[in-house]
Amino acid sequence: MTVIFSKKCEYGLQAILYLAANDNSDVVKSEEISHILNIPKEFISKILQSLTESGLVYSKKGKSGGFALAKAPNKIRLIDIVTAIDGMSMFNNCVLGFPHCSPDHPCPLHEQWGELRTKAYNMLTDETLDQLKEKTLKKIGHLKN
Amino acid sequence: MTVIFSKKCEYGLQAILYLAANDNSDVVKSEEISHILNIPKEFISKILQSLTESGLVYSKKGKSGGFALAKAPNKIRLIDIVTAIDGMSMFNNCVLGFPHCSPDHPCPLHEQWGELRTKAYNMLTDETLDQLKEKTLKKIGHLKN
DNA sequence: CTTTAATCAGACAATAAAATCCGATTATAA
DNA sequence: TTATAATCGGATTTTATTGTCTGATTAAAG
Ligand code: SF4
Ligand code: SF4
Repeated sequence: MTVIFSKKCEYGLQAILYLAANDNSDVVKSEEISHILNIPKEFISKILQSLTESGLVYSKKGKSGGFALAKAPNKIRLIDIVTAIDGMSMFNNCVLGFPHCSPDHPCPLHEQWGELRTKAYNMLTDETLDQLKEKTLKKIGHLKN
Repeated sequence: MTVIFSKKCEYGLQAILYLAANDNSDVVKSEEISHILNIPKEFISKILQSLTESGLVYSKKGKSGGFALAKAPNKIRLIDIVTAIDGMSMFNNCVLGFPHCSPDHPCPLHEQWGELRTKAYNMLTDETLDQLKEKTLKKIGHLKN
């Protein structure tokens, strides 16, 4: 079971955070991302390709090619990646899987879930990538070991 | 993508809520649950079978057989169903899929996610099935239409 | 200009989740 | 006692997700 996001999305988020943390360097090759984050090389490559189409990532071909953010880190939020990969369905659908969700026909968890959904959205929206950089570096430092 | 729970788990939760709402009647046959909740008959049957093994559901074989709660509705909480079907991994794992989660090596969303996780747990734990009955009946009433 | 090292693109394979099918079994009711 | 209607249990199919392979393409560097 996934926690909330698909593996694709989790990997995408991790990779984007890594790119933001390496903002100084030109481009990062997929092999490096694969190695550090423990993601199959071809898989993360594929995911970053799709994020390139979405305009979030810049990719450079040929020797000394790789990936980088397409925009300034203060212009990107985690929600952008989620939207591009998993879409917004988790913010519209019911935790219990009931159809026709609306305040008129609330399910037994309506209130609690509505609040959680909003907070989850804020969690992904409040900060931009540059604001997350410090914390990302700390976490990634421990992964290397 | 699933919101949080697998389809199996969503269906299980819905069915359990339905059984609790029909607490008066003896047993409910899988065909009825299937029809009302729009779940493949054989699928919900299988799920309720597994919940029977877990001791949450009582099943009666033969003609006029069906399913019912194995315990009093005030002894069952939604978390019990989640635990039985999806397990507790969502309450231990990282939203971002990072390994080795611990407060010492927090990921960038540590604080927010930790809070959400707790609230999600409470949402499934605070109320027992009998306390949810009223709201369930209201929701199911609208499904029938 | 040629070699090389990388992405790109898209087909392909493996695994997991969701749904279906069916024969065996069981218990009720006629 | 017999026919019936339901679950049980397991095999099977289908579909979605995850992961892998490979050849073409691209751009830098010698
Ligand atoms: S209103 Fe109720 S049914 Fe709809 S998503 Fe919220 S909790 Fe689920
Ligand atoms: S501590 Fe950080 S890494 Fe671990 S689950 Fe919480 S948010 Fe994720």
